[in-house]
Amino acid sequence: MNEVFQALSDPTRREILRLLRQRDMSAGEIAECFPLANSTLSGHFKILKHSGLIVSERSGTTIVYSLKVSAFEGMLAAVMELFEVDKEPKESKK
Amino acid sequence: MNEVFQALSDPTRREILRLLRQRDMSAGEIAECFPLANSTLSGHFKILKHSGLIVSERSGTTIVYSLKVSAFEGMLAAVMELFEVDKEPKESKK
DNA sequence: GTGTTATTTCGTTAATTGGCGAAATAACGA
DNA sequence: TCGTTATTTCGCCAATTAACGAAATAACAC
Repeated sequence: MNEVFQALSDPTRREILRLLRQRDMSAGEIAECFPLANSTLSGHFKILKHSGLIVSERSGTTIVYSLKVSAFEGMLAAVMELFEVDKEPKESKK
Repeated sequence: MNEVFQALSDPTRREILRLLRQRDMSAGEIAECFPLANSTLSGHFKILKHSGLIVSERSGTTIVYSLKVSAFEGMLAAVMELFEVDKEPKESKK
């Protein structure tokens, strides 16, 4: 889970996720959306993959990335656990 | 929102939030739960405060920290927006 | 095989981060 | 006022991070 929070801490990586939310995209397509070197984006893909938030599949000479929604569910659960969502009220206000 | 993701990216800070989920605590009480210098924890408090996830109130000579749940709601919404939660299905699987 | 395109890996660098101890600040009680 | 306690701020340092360009890899077409 640490890897997921880590992956989400960078704005560029969150934007990559936002792009993939709309449709699967190749590394090159994603790279065109940023003013960054391909190698830089590749590094971000690696981190996102390692966190489990995206998966890749080679299609000929291109590599297509896509969101892995199941990883998100775990993430959501962790965030909710972090706060008191789904717990009894705390009764501390005033 | 960037500050929130940034704040959540560190394990120590997430643990601080987890502690505060149970009850409000002073800086010293929180610090006792970690093998870190007080000054280090104070830095974490500062980041968490800046992100809006916690608030502080001085009580005599101690400073009491508490969770700010409303900030979490924004965070949750951002995470859900990041993924396709609450959107129509994507129709891409197989 | 050679060449082309798409992508990643490698090595470097500058900026950020998390840690520390020491000094500063704040509030209290004597 | 002078201590004492609680906490933060201030350098400082080591480790991590995000960026780059150049070189390496992979798949294809010829």
